[in-house]
Amino acid sequence: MINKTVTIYDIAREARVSPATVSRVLTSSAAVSSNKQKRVEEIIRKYNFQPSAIARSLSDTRTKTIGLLAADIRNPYYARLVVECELAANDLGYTVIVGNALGNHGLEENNVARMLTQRVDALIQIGCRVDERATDPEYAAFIKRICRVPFITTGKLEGVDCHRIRIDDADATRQIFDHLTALGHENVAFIGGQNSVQSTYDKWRCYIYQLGRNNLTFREEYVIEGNYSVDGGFNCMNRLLDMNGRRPSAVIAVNDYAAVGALQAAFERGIRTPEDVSLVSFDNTFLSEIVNPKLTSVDYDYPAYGKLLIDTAVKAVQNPGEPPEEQLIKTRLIIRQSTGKI
Amino acid sequence: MINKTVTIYDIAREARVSPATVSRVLTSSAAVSSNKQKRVEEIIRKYNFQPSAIARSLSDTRTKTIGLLAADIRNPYYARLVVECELAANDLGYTVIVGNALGNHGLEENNVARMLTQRVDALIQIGCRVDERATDPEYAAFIKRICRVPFITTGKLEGVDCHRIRIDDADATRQIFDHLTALGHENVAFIGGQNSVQSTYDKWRCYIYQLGRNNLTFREEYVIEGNYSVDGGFNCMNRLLDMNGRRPSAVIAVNDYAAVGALQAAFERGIRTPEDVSLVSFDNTFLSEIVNPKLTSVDYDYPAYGKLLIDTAVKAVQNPGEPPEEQLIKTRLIIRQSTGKI
DNA sequence: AACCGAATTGAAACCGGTTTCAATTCGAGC
DNA sequence: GCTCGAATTGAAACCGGTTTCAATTCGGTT
Repeated sequence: MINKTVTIYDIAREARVSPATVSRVLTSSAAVSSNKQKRVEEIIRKYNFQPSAIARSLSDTRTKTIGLLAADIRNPYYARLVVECELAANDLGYTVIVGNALGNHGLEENNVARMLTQRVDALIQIGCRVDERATDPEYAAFIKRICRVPFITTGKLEGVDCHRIRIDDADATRQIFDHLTALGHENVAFIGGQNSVQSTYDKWRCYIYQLGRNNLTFREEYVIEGNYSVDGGFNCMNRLLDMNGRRPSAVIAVNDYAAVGALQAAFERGIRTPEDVSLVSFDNTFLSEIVNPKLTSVDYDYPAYGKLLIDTAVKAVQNPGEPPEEQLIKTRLIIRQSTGKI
Repeated sequence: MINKTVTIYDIAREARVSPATVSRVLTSSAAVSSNKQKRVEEIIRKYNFQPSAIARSLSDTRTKTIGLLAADIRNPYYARLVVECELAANDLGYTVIVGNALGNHGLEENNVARMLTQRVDALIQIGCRVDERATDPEYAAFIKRICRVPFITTGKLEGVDCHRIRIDDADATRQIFDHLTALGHENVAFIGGQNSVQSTYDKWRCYIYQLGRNNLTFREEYVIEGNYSVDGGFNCMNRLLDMNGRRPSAVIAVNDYAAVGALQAAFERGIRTPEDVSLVSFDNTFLSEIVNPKLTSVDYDYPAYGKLLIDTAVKAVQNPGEPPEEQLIKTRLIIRQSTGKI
């Protein structure tokens, strides 16, 4: 704990070889005669020598490190995705450095700057400001100015040269409506969020499209703007349930958080789910399974999602020439207890 | 995105000063004449120059980085604690590198080795194998052998020279029993986990102690070994509810996950909470508030908890001589709907 | 104008690896 | 035993910062 760290030079001296040879043993980058190889390996074991990734990165200019900036890992959606990214990265010999934006613009920019300072090979941003639709030109300029590494995002981030990975909201919404109409629902409401958020906007747009495709009436008052939180969902649902005559028979919530709040609101008013009102959500986090009734929710195949994010980042690092792509994540509606016949 | 990264030498050349002077401007480590200062700052801004933390760390041998290995951030308890640690570290100018052990010994050891390779200044481990009571001597030896930086843990980790930060389970359990006995409960069960886990063992021990202190009978069959998961809590609760004649009137669950499962089990059998059985849990994650009924749960003041972990790590880095301490986290029982009069 | 101590400044060494390149050693073939 | 190409090896440069130390410049005194 207090002893000086062992370096490649210490190993070299004791093994009576040059530092270069020790390096070759460490990286298997070139052949070394078997007796020297053995001698070096033995000394390495003897001292539990761990080569400094710092020194290594300095000469490589590759750090084998990927920055991953999430909105907030306390949200199970991000927690799950982050873990999948970590596993996918480890498989490829990469390390992820995680940061949280926490809805704080200053913190978010600091995190980006910090990761670039740490010389990450690529930067992935999920949620956060990149997901804002009418991209703040200042932010886009900031990213463009500061970010000299491949940039992968789940958002749109107009005006920046980046790889985009998005969820197939159109198909998800189609599945939701197929399910709801099969159950006889005609009055479907939508608890959204700010339409400035790309994924929310997409869901909202698809919601309207599906209303049309199914010949259902679009009602302005059925679209409620929430804020992705449990409380937000609670308040939105209350507003929907206040419409005594014209109450929706089914509600789509933008994420599990909002759905959980909606569920509470219905329960507190003595309105049963799904008998009186059906509820569908996005994200399919474990929250869907712990509330009562369990939520029908859109699942994303998180392992594939995480892997795609990391694979895209690593590929971009390895082939710097390639133009950025946009890719879609498949979705699947998991039907549970919160949806039923009208 | 493709251009060569700007270095301190580029700045120096263009500002017609030496690299040393640029460094002094960057670190404010020494006075620089105001005209050169201005010139350098201007060039830095012009190129959005971001000094390499890698190069800096190499000469400092301080990385201003703390490794934080958690059991699994998908568990809201860890997610919340990790975020608090991140905030506390940022306040002190430190960065945390997060890793998940995921109950996988190999992954856990790799993470430790990786963090040391990255030359973290200190290593914090929450959950994971350090929390095992009968410390695996092999693991203790591994840590001792490999870890040359201050080590902070929430566990016991016998035989290793480390800082220990633990939750005041004794006081938490006292609060629980004060609450339950005031409500008239005499038959209190405990859904635990493996007693090889230190915190679980502590809770179990305190549970028995409090039974004695309150003159309640200890019943072997009231102590059920779970596995900290929702399913585990579900199964344990079912076993408790199978005891028709001697059913407990109150159940203490080792964490929110288990409590959520227990709640489901009771619900599915038509047993009401809290009218038929009261339920208390540990951790007070947001899960406590989204289930129905809302859970009475032990809260930990997470910001203080995270801050203490980080402060201890930073202090240990700055004063390497000091002997490791053991510190306690205060607890507070948050009373909600899941507990009631018998 | 000369002098002195203090404030600035830059050259060079260092942190701990990797990699290039030239020198050395090796082994096969004659 | 000698020659030649291939395989090993080590010296030295490099990655991009910080820091030490000696040299230079500066401002105030006499």
